Parts: sequence; structure tokens; C-alpha cells
Amino acid sequence: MAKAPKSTPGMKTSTNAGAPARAPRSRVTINDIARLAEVSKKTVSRVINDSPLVREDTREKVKAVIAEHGFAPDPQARALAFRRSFLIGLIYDNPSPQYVVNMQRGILDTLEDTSYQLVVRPCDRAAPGFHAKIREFVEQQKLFGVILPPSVSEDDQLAEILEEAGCPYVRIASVALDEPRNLIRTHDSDGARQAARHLARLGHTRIAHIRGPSSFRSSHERLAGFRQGLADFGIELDGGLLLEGGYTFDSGVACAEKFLAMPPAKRPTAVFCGNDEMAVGVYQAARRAGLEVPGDLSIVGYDDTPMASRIWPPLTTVRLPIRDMGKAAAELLILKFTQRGETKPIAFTPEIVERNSTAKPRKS
Amino acid sequence: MAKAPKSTPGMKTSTNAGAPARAPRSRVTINDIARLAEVSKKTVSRVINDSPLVREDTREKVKAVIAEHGFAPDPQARALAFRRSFLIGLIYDNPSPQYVVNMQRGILDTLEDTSYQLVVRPCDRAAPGFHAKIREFVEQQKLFGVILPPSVSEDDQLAEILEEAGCPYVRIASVALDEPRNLIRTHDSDGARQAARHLARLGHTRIAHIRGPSSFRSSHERLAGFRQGLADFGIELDGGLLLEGGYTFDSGVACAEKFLAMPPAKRPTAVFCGNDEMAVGVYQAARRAGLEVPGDLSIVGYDDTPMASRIWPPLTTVRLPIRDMGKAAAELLILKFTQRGETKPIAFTPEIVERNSTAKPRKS
DNA sequence: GCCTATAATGACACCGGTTACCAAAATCAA
DNA sequence: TTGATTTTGGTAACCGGTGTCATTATAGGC
Repeated sequence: MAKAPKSTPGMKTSTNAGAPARAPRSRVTINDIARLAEVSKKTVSRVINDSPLVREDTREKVKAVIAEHGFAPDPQARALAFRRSFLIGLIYDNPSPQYVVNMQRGILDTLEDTSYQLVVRPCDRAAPGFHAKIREFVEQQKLFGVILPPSVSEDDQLAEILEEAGCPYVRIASVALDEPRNLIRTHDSDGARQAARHLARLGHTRIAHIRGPSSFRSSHERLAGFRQGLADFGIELDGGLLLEGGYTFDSGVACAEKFLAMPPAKRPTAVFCGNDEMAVGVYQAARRAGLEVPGDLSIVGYDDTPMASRIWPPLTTVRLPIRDMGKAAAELLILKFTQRGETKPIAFTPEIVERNSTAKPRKS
Repeated sequence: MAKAPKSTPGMKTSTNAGAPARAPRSRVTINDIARLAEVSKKTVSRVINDSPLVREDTREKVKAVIAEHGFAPDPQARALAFRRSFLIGLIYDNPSPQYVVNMQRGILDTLEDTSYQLVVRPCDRAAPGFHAKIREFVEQQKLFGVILPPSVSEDDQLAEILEEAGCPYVRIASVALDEPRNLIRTHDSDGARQAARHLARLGHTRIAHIRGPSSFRSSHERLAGFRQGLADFGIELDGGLLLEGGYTFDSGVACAEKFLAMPPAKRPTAVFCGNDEMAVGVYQAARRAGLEVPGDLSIVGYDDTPMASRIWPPLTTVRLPIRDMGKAAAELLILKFTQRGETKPIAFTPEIVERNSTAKPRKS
């Protein structure tokens, strides 16, 4: 490996600014800027950090020198002095790549052109020592903050650990879990309600629901919203038409098979699934049973994964603005630090995307 | 913000070890360890960095104290002194969430229990100032190294910039782009060849190919492998049966429509698509044309996305061990730094996953 | 025009490690 | 036993910023 040139550390930057510099250019430091602007390094530091204790003309002068020489403070040095890094952690256990990538992009939308970086950390909440590992991660890296999407966001113990570690966090969840300043809410129940209303409006009355696992709070929310949507049309959910799946394809198939084994008079004419993955499982079961979608069975999913629009017939589903949520979460995190002011709760409402997997029930 | 307790900085760690410490515990530093182990901080530093210049019993003693007090060196402080952070960057523009998440997980498989962290950086290679931004990112953060999956991996200018910045990198690509020490190879041509052979073995002779955009090297590789697979069975690719898609669903639909508009005698009985996304587009077109899959048309994809196994009929496709590739890439990166020895090129071979979208051609 | 209150600025130690360099101790040869 | 050589450990300076507090400019009050 080419050793860095041992040239004078405090050399004038103009000296090597002209050189095409094959070797890593010796970076401009705060000392260089201070000397060139004829102020102390502390003043430069104040300018960097937008301190109000700098006279306007001094600030301008320093900023000019900074711009001229393309200076950017060293994140590690700042982190050391601040006792806090500029890293934001995304801790997740969500199995959907779509969700994760969109969330990341949203967060990065906010982080772009700031000095923060995103560090990702997938995890298994059931693994032994999970909490200890996260704690170590957060303390070790002195994270600026972390973002917790579902279902890690539902882990109160984790939140407490972060609190203890003095690490700011933002939870993204469908229910109120924490004080509002830490929360990005998704009105999951509202999306489910829309789904139920959509089906009821089409004329369905025997509408089944394959809910997600009861260990996920989102699945309770969705169920509640679904019930409410039915109630809006005077329909009460038949206990026999509610099954619990595992948010997986296979569980969708299995639950659907149970519904489809019912006598035609009792069989549901529509199914609302807790997520798209299970909805696609229902397609599978319907196909095997020789049923037509949406003619014999209307299906609604939740999430609007890419699969929803690719499958045949395209799936009517509920879309969450995941990327926007990520963006908002990162904004909230940074705001929490920069200003102490009260932040009002931020909520996102899903919207139903009507495609071709729903239709009027066949007259029978 | 709760101020950190101003207690004696050099206090015995045992003092606060017992306290339940609601406030951020004042961390154990190298100085504490040095004092407790009755050696100099330099010696502790040597132990941390596995320097051979420490007597065995001294090393043991220091290690014991480190373990007892749960000391871990501060990454930022080390980064500052090392002039190199412990962050590994993943720079990508791959649009497939599946690919990205698996790659991340693979990298993290390697990074787990090391002091390295993964920083993600999606990008748009066509955006103005792309190279400058990446350069800034890499130099600013003093990245330990970066991993470049396709298609950023195909950017030679980017590689040169990283070289200049003195930032180690590993490219993941289907072709030899660089000296082998920087490369994880995927034998894309081999996967395509398997696909072609699979279809030829079933008895197809009019086999079409919807290739990816020619700006992606992978699409050339796959085309070449496909040709070779046909040649293995004495079949030559008919120029009319080759179309260029954009790796998107819509382009898959469009290309398939062209094929299906051909007179039955000339129409292909099978299509090999450059990726699953386009393959699913072919399903769509076939359905609209009233053709049955695989009876009237066999389809093979590439990537084995989750959709491949969910769609009906399940798609025969080619699987790349993406997670393993990510793992290997990270290993290579770390190895490059720790040992100077020659690294032999690492290659991964895809495998065909036979499902139900392929069958013998209908006798006609 | 002088004195004090306040705003700007600077000096210096420090964050938690590392490297450079030197001193001390241990080992070895004569 | 002594001196040369190898290990090993210690000290000081440094990486590039920030905090604290003293000091110096500026402004306002009389």
C-alpha cells in the first residue's frame, strides 16, 4: 500500500491544490482554515456549527475561506469531541425487502446533503441476547439516533434500553406506543377500513379476513379497522370468517383453503388479507379450487408490494407511503436534536389502490 | 439534555459498575484498562491491535482486565488516529429490493462481531455530479472500503476514483473488470447456458431471448451463455427471436407481444428472459393472447425473486447466491487490509431452479 | 468621555485512541 | 562480569475537532 506522503502536515493547501494528487490528498483541516481566515480554530468551529456568537462579517470571511478550499470537517473528529457520532441506525426485522429498501431510501432522502450517514442493522428479535447486542451496538457506535420500523418498533424493552443509553429514537408504528415525539404513526386501521368499505360497497356481505399474527400490533389495528369498515355498512364480522395467518404466503394458502372448503352458501365471496403475501396465497388456493378471481372470490391485500401489480389479476391492495415515512422519521430524529420544541405527532394514512382482484359478487 | 456526570474522569470502573446507571454510563477507556492492568496505555493498544511486541503473560493479563470490564475501544477515536474509519460502504443502483437486501445481509454476515459497520448509499449513476458525490462521500467518511454490486460495479471511472482516493473496493460483476483481487465474479453466462440447455432438452427449438439493456454487461454475458447453451444442442439463435428489453415488467410485456404476434409456425415455443421481472411481463402478454403457460409457451427467468415462486405457474428461473456473494465481498475487503497475500479470484455459479413454467413443446 | 454590560474572540485542555521515539529491562555472547 | 542486542514499556505529540473560561472588542448609560 502506498504510504501517505510525509509532507509538512500544516502545509498550505494551495500547494497541493494544483497537484493532480494520485495519492490521497492531505486533507484541509480546521487549522488551515483558521490560519487562512486569520481567526482562531474555535471561531471556525463556531461557524461550522452555526453558533450565533460570531459577528456577521467574521462569519462571511470564514465561510468564504471554507468554500474556497473545499473544507469539510472530519466526522470522526467531531464525533470524538461531541461524544456522539453522525451515524443513524436503522434497526429492523421486517422481512419484506420492498419495505426495507423503501424505508432506507426515505431516510436517505432526508440525510442527503447532511453530515449524517445511515447504518443498517437487520436483526432477529427472538435471537438470544438481542437486546444486549443492540445496546452494545448503540453505545459502541455512539449512534446519533435510531429508527425503528415495525415490528422492532413494538418492542418496549428495546425502547427503554435506548432511553437508558441516551440514544434518541423514532418508532414507526400503527399504534400509540410512546410519547408522540418519538413516533411516526401509520393509520393502519384506516387502510383496513377502506378495504372493508370497498368490498361492502361492491355488494359483498360475506367478507372474510385473514389477519396477521396476534403478536404484531399492526394486525390488531387492521382487524379493528376492518370491523369498523364493515360496521359502516351494517355488517358484523362472522366469527367463522376470521382466521389468523402468519403474514406468509403459505399461511395465506392454508387459511384460504379453509374458507373455500365451506359450503357455498356460507363461503365468503371476498377476502381481505393482512398483507399482500397472504393475498397471493389466496390466489393460489382459489386457483386450485377452480375458483375465479374476482368473479368467484374478490381479494384485497395490504402493502402494495411490486407483486400486487404483477400478478394476475392485479391485486387491489392498500398502499402505505413507506418512503415518505422513512423521510419523516429521519427528519423527526434530526429535529429532536436541533430544536427542543414540541413536535406534533406525525401520521400517515394509507390509501386503497383499486385494481382487478375485486368485483361485484356473482348473483347466486 | 442530561449532562453527563462530571465525576472524576479517572474513577475506578468498579465504582460505577455496580450502579444501575440510568444516565449514559461513563464508558471505560483505554486509560482505565491501562491503570487496572498496571501497564501503559500503549501496551493496551498493542493488545487491542494484536501487535506481536507484547509478552504473552502481559497480553493475557491485559485481556483479562479488558474482558472483566467490558472494554471496547471507541471506533471514532481509533478512526481519527488511524485516519480511516471502520465503515464499509455499499454503493448501489440495483433497482431490485430483493437483491439489495440480500446483499446487505450477506455483507453483515461477515461484519457481525467485527468492529465494522455497513453504511448504505443508493445512487443514480446518471445523475449529474455522481462521481464527485461518491468521491466526497468516500473521502469525507474515510471509508474503510466499499462494495460495488452491479451495475455500479461496471463503472470504470468510479473504480479509478476510488483508487485515487485510496479507498479499497470490491466489485461484484459477471465479467472480469479489474485485477482479480478486487473482484467477486458471478458466472452469469453459465446460468444462462443452463437455462438454454434446460429448454433445449425439453425439445424446444424455437427459443427466444429477451435480453437486458446492452448498457449492462450482465446482459451481454447472459446472452452469450444462452447462445452457448443452444449451441450445445446444435441450435443457432434466430436473429428474429432476440429482443432487447429494459429489465422491467413493461418491457417484458412489450417484447413478448412482438413474439406472440408472429405467425404460429415462426413463433417461439419458449422464452428465456434476462430477469424475472421481464419474465412476469411475458406471463401477462401470454395471458392476454390466450396462450397457456407452459403448454403453449415455456418461460424461464433469471434472479429467482420471491415473485418467481408466488406467481402461477411458478417460474423456472436461475438463482444467484446473492447473500453468499455479499458475504464473500466483505471478507475479501477485510482480507485485503489485514493480509497482503495474493487472493485468488472468487467466483459464484448460479443454478437453475426448475419449477412449472417450462414443459415440452406442444406437438403441432 | 468614562464605566460597565454584553457580544466576540481566543487560549488551552480534552475527547480516546495511535504513532514516533526513547528508556528500561531482559537476553545473549564474549 | 560486561557490553551488545533484543524485547518491552513509557512518554510525548498528534489525529481534528469541541468545551470551558478568560480576554478583548463593542455598545449603551450616565
